[in-house]
Amino acid sequence: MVTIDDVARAAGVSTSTVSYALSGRRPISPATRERVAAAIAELGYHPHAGARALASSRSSVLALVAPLRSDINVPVIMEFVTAVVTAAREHSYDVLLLTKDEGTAGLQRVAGGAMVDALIVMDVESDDARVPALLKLRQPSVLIGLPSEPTGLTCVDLDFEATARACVEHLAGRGHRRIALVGPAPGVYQRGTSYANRFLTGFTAAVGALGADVVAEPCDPSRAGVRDCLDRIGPDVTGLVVHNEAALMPLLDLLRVDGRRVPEDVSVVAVCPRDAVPPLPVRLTTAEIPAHEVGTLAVTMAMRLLDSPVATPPETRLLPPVIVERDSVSPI
Amino acid sequence: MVTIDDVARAAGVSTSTVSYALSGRRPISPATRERVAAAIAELGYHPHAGARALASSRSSVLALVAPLRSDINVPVIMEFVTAVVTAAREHSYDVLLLTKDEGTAGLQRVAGGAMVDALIVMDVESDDARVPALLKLRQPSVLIGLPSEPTGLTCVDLDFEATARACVEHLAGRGHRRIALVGPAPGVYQRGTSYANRFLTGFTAAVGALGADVVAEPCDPSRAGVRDCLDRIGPDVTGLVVHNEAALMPLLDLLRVDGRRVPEDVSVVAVCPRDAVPPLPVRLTTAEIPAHEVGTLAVTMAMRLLDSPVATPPETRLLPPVIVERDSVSPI
DNA sequence: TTGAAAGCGATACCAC
DNA sequence: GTGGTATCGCTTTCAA
Repeated sequence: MVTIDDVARAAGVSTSTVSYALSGRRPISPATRERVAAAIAELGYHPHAGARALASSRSSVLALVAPLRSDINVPVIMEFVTAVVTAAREHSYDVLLLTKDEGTAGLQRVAGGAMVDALIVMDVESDDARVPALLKLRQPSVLIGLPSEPTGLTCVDLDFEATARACVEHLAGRGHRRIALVGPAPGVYQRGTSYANRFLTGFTAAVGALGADVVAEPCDPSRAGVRDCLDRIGPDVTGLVVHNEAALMPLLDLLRVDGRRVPEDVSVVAVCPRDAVPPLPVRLTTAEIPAHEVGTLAVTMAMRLLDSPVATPPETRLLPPVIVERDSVSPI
Repeated sequence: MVTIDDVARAAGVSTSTVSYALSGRRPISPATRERVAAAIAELGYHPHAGARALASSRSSVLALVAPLRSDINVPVIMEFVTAVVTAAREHSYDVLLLTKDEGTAGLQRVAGGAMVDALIVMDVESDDARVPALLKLRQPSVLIGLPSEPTGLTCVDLDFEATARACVEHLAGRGHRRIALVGPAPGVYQRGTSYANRFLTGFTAAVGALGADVVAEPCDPSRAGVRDCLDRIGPDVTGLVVHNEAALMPLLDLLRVDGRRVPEDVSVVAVCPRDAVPPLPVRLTTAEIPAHEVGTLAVTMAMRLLDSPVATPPETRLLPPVIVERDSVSPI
């Protein structure tokens, strides 16, 4: 292996000079800088990450905890992951991928072993066992999601409550009064998944403000599950808010089978990321899930926590909803 | 930070004893082992990963290079990633996630810096620029896919050529003679993506063996793209092999619109992983993409390369096709 | 079965 | 603007 000493020798300088030439943490004369750069290129030198981490107590690695096997939206997860990895690389960080399955132990392992400088945690539940564990770590963390007790933690997410409200108001503004929510799979609620509950809260409040009955049903995304969900909702709604991407396809198909046209008989607003709108016959009006923005922002916030010489005050950022009007909503 | 010396002191033994108690690389008396374990638990000791990597020249990290933004099947990628991360953890390895975008430079960075002990590379192209780079690394690598020149590299994948043959034979065995391939998006072929070409090769050979005309069209998975693809294929095929999961939904819908029933008028075999079969009205007969097995196997092979004291001969494993019969194929 | 001590390859402090 | 070197926390050889 080529070491920093090899480079120093080849360039005719000391190891510290090579180190400083690399980090830029002290001035180096152009001539020296150039000789060092040449030696590095010639020898194909790559600093040893472990040695660097040991000496500097910084690993330049971010942990990303993702729900890798679950009933929640796969494309959305991929978009988060992509955004985080890409943004991290722009800050010269690498990403260590952990599964949610590892739970608290995984966080402690990678943080305790100083493998990572900061953690980004997706799919946070309202009352998440990992939250107290994160607060005890030496490394800062950023949550994608919003636990019920976020004190002391930095969080970022779409404002799902406002998003639900925006969906309802979009329909209400076009005359709809009988509006139902087709929610995520039952398991998502049972786990206390933060975003599902926040969406439901916003939906309930918005429909209540309209003085209408609140109809909200979880929905298993199988064809049978969607059939069942539609039956529970009943035949007389005119507006459907669908917070379940996987259910969209069977849902639209079953509406067709039932002879209910979209948007003539039923208007539909779907919650899903721009890039994952299913290629259905009707172009869906959606509330966007800005997964890319959220992921990028999570990295930015993590970098701020790492940069700040003193403790940065924890902050929660909820992105405002964006409704993209397409063809699945019509006035009543 | 709690160090190994703290643990040694607390347990009243030497640091080397703690190290060996941890690694099990030399016999330790039960009494000592216990005192060490107690001290570790009490102090909450986690070995410093960087220090360990520096001293042992092993990082216990695997690099996984995934195509994070692409036109290829997102659920399949997720299934690979999940399988790799899960299998890696079972061998006490962590996973560093790289994007394909980083190309050769990314490989050299993480390998040169000794961040990882081995690399697993997904989405290999037939003539992949990364292949020569991988051969030059000190760390072993496993490809998921099959480059045209795999000499010296360990590869694992579904046998796409045999899979295409199996699809065609499945249809031919039920009397179909006019069989067409709905392939991946044009870009996938243009990139020279290995699996797409191998599938096409197998398809062409199998249809040729039947003495029938070979009809194979790439397919953009938008609704318009699928429409276009169907038009190019023409109206008189009775069997469709669909190697494009995203296109399935619009495809089935357009067939319905055209009044062509599945499977009465057209039989369909789809290539897709078991867990990602779309919830369509017709339960699709599929050729499985065993993403989980392939991912797990990739890790196993990487471990074998790491374990073997001498160079293990490179090996290519192609998993045999499995057709799962459901309701989208009927005899003619 | 255990201990002492020499590295591993960087960083960053202290000098000049 | 540059050099020397103690130090980071662990593994592993050598010795007992």
